[in-house]
Amino acid sequence: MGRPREFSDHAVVDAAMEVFWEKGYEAATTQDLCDRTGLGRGSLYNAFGSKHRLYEEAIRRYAATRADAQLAILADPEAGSVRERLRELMLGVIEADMADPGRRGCLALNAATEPSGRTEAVAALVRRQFADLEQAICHLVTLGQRTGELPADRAPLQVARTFQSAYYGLRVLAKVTDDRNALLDVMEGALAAL
Amino acid sequence: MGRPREFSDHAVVDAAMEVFWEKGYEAATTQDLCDRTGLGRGSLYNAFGSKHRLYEEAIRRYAATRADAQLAILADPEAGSVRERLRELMLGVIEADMADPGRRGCLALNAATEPSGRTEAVAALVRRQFADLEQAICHLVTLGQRTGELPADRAPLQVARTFQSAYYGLRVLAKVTDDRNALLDVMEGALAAL
DNA sequence: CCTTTTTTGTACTGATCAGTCAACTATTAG
DNA sequence: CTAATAGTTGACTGATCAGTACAAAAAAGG
Repeated sequence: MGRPREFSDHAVVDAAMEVFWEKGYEAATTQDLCDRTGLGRGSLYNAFGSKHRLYEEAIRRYAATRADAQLAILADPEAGSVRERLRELMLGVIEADMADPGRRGCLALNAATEPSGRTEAVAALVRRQFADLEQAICHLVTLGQRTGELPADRAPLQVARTFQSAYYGLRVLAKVTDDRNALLDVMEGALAAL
Repeated sequence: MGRPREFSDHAVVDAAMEVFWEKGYEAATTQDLCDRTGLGRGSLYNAFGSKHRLYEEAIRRYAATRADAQLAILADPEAGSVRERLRELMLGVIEADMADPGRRGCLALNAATEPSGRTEAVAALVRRQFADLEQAICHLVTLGQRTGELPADRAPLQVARTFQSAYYGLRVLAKVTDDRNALLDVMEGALAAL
């Protein structure tokens, strides 16, 4: 009982996620968060406690929406062969990153990199996202090796981890370069290395 | 003429570099910079103009010291075969990153990622460092292919770019993980993919 | 209706921010 | 020596920071 909230938690966290995604943790001000969520300070703090707790929620929300959508493509047999799915993963981020003038990149990667907001809680959230992607790629590599689509001469986990690293490196490069060919080279090279 | 400076520019920029490296651009305060450099606010601003200009100098300094040292190893024939040198590159950062409790990682990568200080000037400095590393790796791959140490069935630039991406991905992963084996897997996989 | 509970909006807090400024100091030129 | 130039110092600026206090408002139970 009591007065009901006038907002949807999801919508507010989505809006906060956008702010942190654009500006990073430290540079995002509580005023920015109020403006974008449409909430007053009182409501924001009543609901989320602190800027950092809202940051954690934003990272969770990123995992539950953007990151999970990528995992779904990787896990979907209708998305094509193993190579096709991994190509789709990289091609998707190349196009998305290049199309974004703000060069926001990947929120989890940003959170991993920014020293300021990186508490153990945040690091754990990021670690989980990294582990989920590693697992999804590893599962795909294992599948590919079993069906004969990929050579089976190396440990799937090692192959997956290297591919994942190339993926994150790709997103780092996309932060500062406009050279699509360079990013496509990374993709082609990573696929050729499977 | 006039009163001489009481400090060495290199030493001051080195100290500032440490601050930005530890905290990132936004979270580093001018007070931090004064404390670590030993300079008063007036001297700092007289010599460097603004926090952001000092940031640019710090990134240049990083390139001239840390990054160049890595390039030197890659370019040094006495450092071993192509594979050995590339292994040394990755092994070195794995050990360095794991040994650093602050998980500072690579300053250029941090600067690429942090939205806050990423002006076009900073992006250009980072781009140059990325390009220098790409070139050094590409040169090595070309060499390896010529001597027969590496298979010559793929374009050296593509191979180099993919390796470079795995390298930066490695540094991202090292920000949040303590799993040395995961990082070593990335390295072994990247070397196996050459 | 009144009480209880929760949310909301806003004014406010002390701290801290990047940057400035003027007085002072050290140096060289003449 | 004096004048000119450049560096240093620390107090100061107005703005902005994350977070709080509190009263008004909106709901439910009685």
